[in-house]
Parts: sequence; structure tokens; C-alpha cells
Amino acid sequence: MPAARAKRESPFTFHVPEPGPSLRAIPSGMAPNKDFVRLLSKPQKLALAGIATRESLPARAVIYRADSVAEHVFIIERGVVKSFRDLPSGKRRIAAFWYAEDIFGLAEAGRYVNTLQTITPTSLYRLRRDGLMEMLQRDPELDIQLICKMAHEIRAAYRHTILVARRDAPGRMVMFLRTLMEQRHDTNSDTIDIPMTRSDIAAYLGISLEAVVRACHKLEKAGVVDFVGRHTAHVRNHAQFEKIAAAL
Amino acid sequence: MPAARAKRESPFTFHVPEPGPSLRAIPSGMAPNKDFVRLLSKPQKLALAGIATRESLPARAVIYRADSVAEHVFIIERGVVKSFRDLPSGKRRIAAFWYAEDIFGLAEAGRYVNTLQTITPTSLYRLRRDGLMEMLQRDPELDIQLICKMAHEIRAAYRHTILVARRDAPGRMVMFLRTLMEQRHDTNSDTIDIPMTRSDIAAYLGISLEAVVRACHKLEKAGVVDFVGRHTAHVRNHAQFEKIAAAL
DNA sequence: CGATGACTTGACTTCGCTCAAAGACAGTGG
DNA sequence: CCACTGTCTTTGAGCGAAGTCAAGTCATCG
Repeated sequence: MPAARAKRESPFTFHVPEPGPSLRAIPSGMAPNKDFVRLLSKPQKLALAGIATRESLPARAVIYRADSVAEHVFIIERGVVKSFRDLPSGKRRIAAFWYAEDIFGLAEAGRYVNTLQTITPTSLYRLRRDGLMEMLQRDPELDIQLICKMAHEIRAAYRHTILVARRDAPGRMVMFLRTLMEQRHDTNSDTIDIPMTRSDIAAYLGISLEAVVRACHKLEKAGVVDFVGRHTAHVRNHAQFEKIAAAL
Repeated sequence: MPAARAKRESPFTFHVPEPGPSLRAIPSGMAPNKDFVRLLSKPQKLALAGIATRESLPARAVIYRADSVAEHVFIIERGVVKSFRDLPSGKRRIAAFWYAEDIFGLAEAGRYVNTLQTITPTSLYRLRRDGLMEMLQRDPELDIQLICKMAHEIRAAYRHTILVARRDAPGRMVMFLRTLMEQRHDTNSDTIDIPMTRSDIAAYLGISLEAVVRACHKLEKAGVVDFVGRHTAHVRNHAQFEKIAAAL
């Protein structure tokens, strides 16, 4: 009974050892490798915790809507959320999925750019914008961490654009699965947990729901990836997997 | 003789009244409208000018290559540059075009993410990373300006992803022309200056060169946009133009 | 256990891609 | 000043991949 997934609880559930919000990113500066780094110091976390309220949300909860007044910024402690916009045509485009230790709340002219909604049960820190700004005025070190995190997001956005520009659905799917793998703690596992629905994946990849299903099917027939149930995949042929990811 | 374009000199040539580098963005915070704002104060510009060297480059000059060691950050004073990556397939994907008062030099683990190349003759400020970091340590106000600029870039990247995810070439073209219009000083002009080649546009839109040409042709036949020469367009039917832009 | 939403599969259409070849432009040197 | 040359652009024909529509299955939650 391989489809038995206990309760749709995601494995993106890092136990945060220290109290207070946590942020991670791959630094821009010189580094031996491309590993994630914890950005915030213990006192910074505590200071942020001081101005934050913590809340827990069930799956499918809307955190805020696009174009509503942006008064908060959020940092995820546990869970997965999606950031999307519904287009005039009725189509939905998911700009990003956010996981533990990510920050979100992007605004333009005082209003949120995207709608944010939980995918799994989520707990997060809610920070008032003005409170955060005050801290940023005082602690330049904190600003630099935030700049690092934002640089990380810009790079992720570039990759997403490259992904979406691909023409072949299986290729997009493989690139997407790769980004999911990077979220894992134990990187050398073949198992990929897929917390979001096929429909969410379609909205993120910029293809139709059916094309996602067919791409999965194709990858399975080619012996590259096994999909077991709706929320788990296993990489069978790593060489082929990487080859497809790099193809276009 | 409408095709007579004097010397390929772009109109993205803002006269910078004050000395030193300049940055602009649409702020995240509350604002009456979505207008660009000059981010740097006069003393900040002077301080940045103090640690910068200024250089002028002809068109088609490579500023730096992807994966080379990232030692500088650049701010454009005048001109247009493209930021791109060549994919294993030989295809090229342009991540962004940068104009006057933009900053670039994104790195990951000490190496540049994209290759940067000038499109028009360009003059820019070159800042050493360590020098800039030092300034950021001292002046939290400067950090906040930079954060604002980066937030702007993230929003632009989201829009680009939405653009690239569209299926119809004319729609992508119109969205692209719209972003070009936003670069202009006098916003209520119908004339759009297109400094880059069709091939660059194709690499940015994620479609083939031929598809770009056909999209332009189609828009012209539909009476929405006139293309005069290779580097100028006129919006003929604004209503239709906006409708196509918002379609998907 | 039943209902709702998520997923899968098939048939047909559409649109952009590829390949190929011809036309227009801009910068060069005579 | 002009012809030249390489690059950039335009146009055409045929192919393939993803979109859409429609029908049916599965699973998850109350």
C-alpha cells in the first residue's frame, strides 16, 4: 500500500532549534560551495521574535490577497505556501512556493503583489512592516542578511523564468522536481515529496494540468522517475534526470 | 523618411543632473501611485562616487561573463545592457534588460549568475563589492534603498515569468513593449524606442526570432502597433493594446 | 459512506518551432 | 561618396507538442 501517506503532513517540517524566526539563503559572496546558510544570529532572531506574532494555519488558508493593503511581512517556521495571481483570463499563475525559513510579503505602492495561501498546515511569524523597518534602520547587519535573502529570491525567479520558457513539459517537470529536492534536508535521497497538487504544479510550470499528468507519465515510462501516489516521487535514473534538466 | 534613425543612439539617455551613481525604483511602501522614485540622497551619491570608477563602453561590449569571479557591482548612468545565460542547447535566455539608474552584478557563491553585455554605448559606475559592503555596514539608510531596488527587481522578474508563460507571441510582444514604455521619461507618448535587436527580444520572450517577427507583423495588420524601422514602434490603438496585454 | 474535488485518459485543434532561402540594413574601407 | 560584407531581418512550408474539450476514475474529508 504505497499510497498510504499519513495525513498529508509535509516533510518540509524542520525542527527549529532556537526560538524566533529563521532565514536561510545561498550567499552571494565567495563560498566553497552552494550550500544554504542560516542568516540570522541568535540575538537577531530574538529581536525579531519580539516584534512578531506567531500563528498557525490549516491547509488552504488565505494569508493575504493580492492588491490588499500590505501591513505585514511573514517568515515561515513550518509548512508550505503558494504565492500566485489570478489573471484576467481566469488562469492562475503561481510565482513561487515558499517553505520553512523563507520570507514573503512583497508589496508595490503599499499593496501586496500576489495572493498567499497555505498548502500544508503552516506556522509563521507575522511582522508589522513599520516595526521591521525600524529594526532595519538600527541594525545594518540585519539589512545585509535581508539583501542576501532577496538576492537568493532573484536568482530563484530567474531560474523559474528559464523553466517556464522551456517548451517541453517533461523538461519543466524535471526542473521543478529538482527545486523540490533542494528543499530537502537529506539531499542524497532519491525520494521527493510533492506537497502541492497537480493543478498547482501546472500553474507554476505555466502548462495545463493535463500536460503535467502526461509529463509525469512520460518520465515514468522512460524509467527516469517513479510517481507513487500523488505526493511522492522517486528518482530512478539520476544521469537521465540531470540530462533532461539541463537539456534546454 | 521615417526610418531615418540618427546613429542608433538610444533615448534611454537621461541627463543625470547630480554627480555620482543614481538608482530608481517603485517603492514597496504606501504611495499615491506607482511612480518611480530616486532612491539615493546627494551625499549617498557622492559617497558611492568616491568608491566607484566610471567607464564608457561601446555597444556589444561584454562587461562580465557568467561564472566568472564576482568582484564588482555596476550602476548604469546611460545606455542599455542585457543580462543573459547561454543554455547547454545553445539557446540564449535573456533574464533582463537594464537601463539608466539600474544596478546589476548578481552573484551566487562568489560568481556571476549571468553574462552582461552592452546593447547601446553605455557609461557606468563600477563598484568593488567589498567597498560597497563596507558602506552598507555603516549606512543602514543605503541598505534600505538597496532593498527597495531589489524588491523592484523581484516584481519585474515575476512579471517576466508571467510574460514568458504566455502562449501567444503577440501577447508577449505587447507585454514587452509595455515594459519598454515604462522606461521612457515622457510616458504619454505613443512612440516606443526599441534599442535591442529582434534576436534579443526573442531570447527575452522565450520564443524564436521568427515568432517575434510574425508577432510584430500581426500586431501591425491588426492596427494595434506600427513598426517603423527596426528600432521604433508607435501604439495606434491603445484600447486594443491594453486589452491584448491583459488578455492572458 | 457518500459527495466533492483531484486526477487521468483520449481525440482534435492550434500555434510556435525548425529548416531554408531571400531581402534590408549599418559600418567599413577604398 | 559608394560599393561591400556581414549581420540582422523577413517570409514560406511542414512538423510536433501542448492546449482544449469531454468523459470517466480515484481519494479524501466530513
